[in-house]
Amino acid sequence: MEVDDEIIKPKENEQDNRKPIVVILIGAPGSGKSVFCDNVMRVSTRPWVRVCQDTIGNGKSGTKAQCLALASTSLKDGKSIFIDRCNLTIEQRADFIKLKESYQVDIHAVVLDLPAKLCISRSVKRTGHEGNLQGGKAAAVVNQMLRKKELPKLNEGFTRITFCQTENDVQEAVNTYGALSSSDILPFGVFGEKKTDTKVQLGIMKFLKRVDAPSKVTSDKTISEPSNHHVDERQEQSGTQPLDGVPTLAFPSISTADFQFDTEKASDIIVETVEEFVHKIGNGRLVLVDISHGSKILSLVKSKAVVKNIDPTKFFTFVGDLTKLRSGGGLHCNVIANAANWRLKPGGGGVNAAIFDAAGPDLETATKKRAGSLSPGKAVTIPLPSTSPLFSKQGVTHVIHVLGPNMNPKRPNCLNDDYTTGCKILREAYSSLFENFASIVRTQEKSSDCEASNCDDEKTKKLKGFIEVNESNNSNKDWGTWAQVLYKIAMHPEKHRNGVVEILDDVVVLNDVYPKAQRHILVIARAEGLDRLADVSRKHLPILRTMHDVGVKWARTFLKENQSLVFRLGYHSSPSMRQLHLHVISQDFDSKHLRNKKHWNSFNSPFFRDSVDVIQQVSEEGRLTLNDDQKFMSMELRCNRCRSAHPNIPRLKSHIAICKSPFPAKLLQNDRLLQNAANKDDNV
DNA sequence: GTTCTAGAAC
DNA sequence: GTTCTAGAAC
Repeated sequence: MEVDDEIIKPKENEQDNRKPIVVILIGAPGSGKSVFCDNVMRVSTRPWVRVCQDTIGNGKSGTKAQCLALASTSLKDGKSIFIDRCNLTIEQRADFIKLKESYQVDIHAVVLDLPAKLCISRSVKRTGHEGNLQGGKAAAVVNQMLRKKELPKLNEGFTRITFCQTENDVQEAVNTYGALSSSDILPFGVFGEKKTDTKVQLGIMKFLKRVDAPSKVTSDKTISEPSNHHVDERQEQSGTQPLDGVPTLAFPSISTADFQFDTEKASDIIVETVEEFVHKIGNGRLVLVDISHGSKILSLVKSKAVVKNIDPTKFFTFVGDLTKLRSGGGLHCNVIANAANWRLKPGGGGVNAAIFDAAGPDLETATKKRAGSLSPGKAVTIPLPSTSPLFSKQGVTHVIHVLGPNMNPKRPNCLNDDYTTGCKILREAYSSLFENFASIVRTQEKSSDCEASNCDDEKTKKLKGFIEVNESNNSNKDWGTWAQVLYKIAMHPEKHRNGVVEILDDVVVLNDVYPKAQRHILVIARAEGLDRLADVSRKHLPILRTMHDVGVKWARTFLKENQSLVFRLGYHSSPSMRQLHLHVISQDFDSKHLRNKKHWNSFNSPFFRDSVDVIQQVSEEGRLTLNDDQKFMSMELRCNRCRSAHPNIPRLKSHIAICKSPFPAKLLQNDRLLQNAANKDDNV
């Protein structure tokens, strides 16, 4: 990490532009966070403020809220800040990352991921530490904290992440930040050991399960070299499922080769369309593939994806041959896209020729059966017969032909530089491609749900999931009968009087059959096709507001009956029951029906989306970000008031029955909680 | 021995 | 979503 190469110096006329940054330090006690800050601040010409939770209360330890307040005032003054607290979990970091929106600043992470032993020995030896973590107890605390460690990812909102595993790494990071003047900025991305260009590769490495920690990322080459084939061996043994069982679409850049589409414009369209679809492909992933190392389109897309914070495990770029991804690159993609010609015929060179070649006559026959031609902007899915070498050797089960716009005057239907039409068609092409892929993913999910009961043979099971494509994506088939109850009530509330407390034109209000708290009702939308948050777009704002208002009205009614209740309104990010429903739930969680971790975490983790935040995000961004929600279900059990952790549900329940701590600051903001005024004072 | 979780079945 | 239950954790 050569410092001089790294820093981006501003242009002459920007010299005065101060660009404050927020650097969130991440590390256990004893990892050297405070020393890091001191060392940077000692040499830096940039104004820094160290926000240290251990000392913020007049030299004594303080609260996260105090840290946030100091962070805000410092940023307002144009000062850069270090957030000097452990910040080991996503949740602990989240509020500081939000400073990004409020102050338009870059958020960096510096991870002091030093050996636990070292942290412990430093903590144990420490006598005058500001956090007062001394003696033998330190070992237990450090171990406990490290167990909960969640390494940061760009999609949390970081613009730059630096991992340090050794003291040398730490010194390099000190040098980098120490040399940063007020107006310098550092490149975005993830920076691991020695090399700087690991941001996308990290995604790949994780995908391939090659690394747990970034320490092993030492090459800045994309994984296509023969030296990186370890994964393949494991793959060969495990049959035709993609690694992790994760459906993956590999696709070439459409129209930028033979059709001569402008790469700059094309890269924008790719990244924008990916951004839109990455939430609609379930657990699937998208990989842009190009055969050449110096590919311009790949590097453009790579950097734009980083800027847009697209989850690098859901989308990344890959250098390799589309027809040899598994055998030649160790990357198993069960679906590949073909940049087809309008006749859907082999030949013509490029990707099209290569794919038809590699797939053998089976693909041509299967294609013919399905379609005779293709219009620009359209895509068609061809299930690949298992006799095709692409299937047997590469594990490809579907080829999606897609046709993009043509800007090459020597090819049919040239658009003569009409980029208005061209961009529109290219966008359609990618949308159609990703939609086809999403449909395959849905089908696979469905068949893996139902296959177990009627099929014993392991291999046949796997093939079944991949081969049988059901083009229809009728959503109600995705839900079991038990999951349709709310939908039925919403459509015919008069037939289900049990539990229904109010029927309006747009919503039905229902007492939850298995309430998880003293008061727990559901406000169900009556709109058809609005199954869950994933279906919500800007056009649903009126119904979201109606649901919220009705929820608030009921909460107020309950508050009149019982002054001590506190209500929270929100949605489950991926609910078990069909039909969008708003939970209005009192925060006592005093209920015999609250029995397991999932119950608790579905109301007390980021899985629970506050109604106010849902409305805000949809009105600002037109849709919601929903990814990787299930991980919250297995989170440790923490008190919703004091955030203390508990080993199991019974212990948690006995704690929450007596905990009188105020609610966390975040919940007290923005009307996320509804309570009587008298209560409010106690809870602040 | 009892308590608790987690996965399958519905 | 719940119920049931094997077996892990205590």
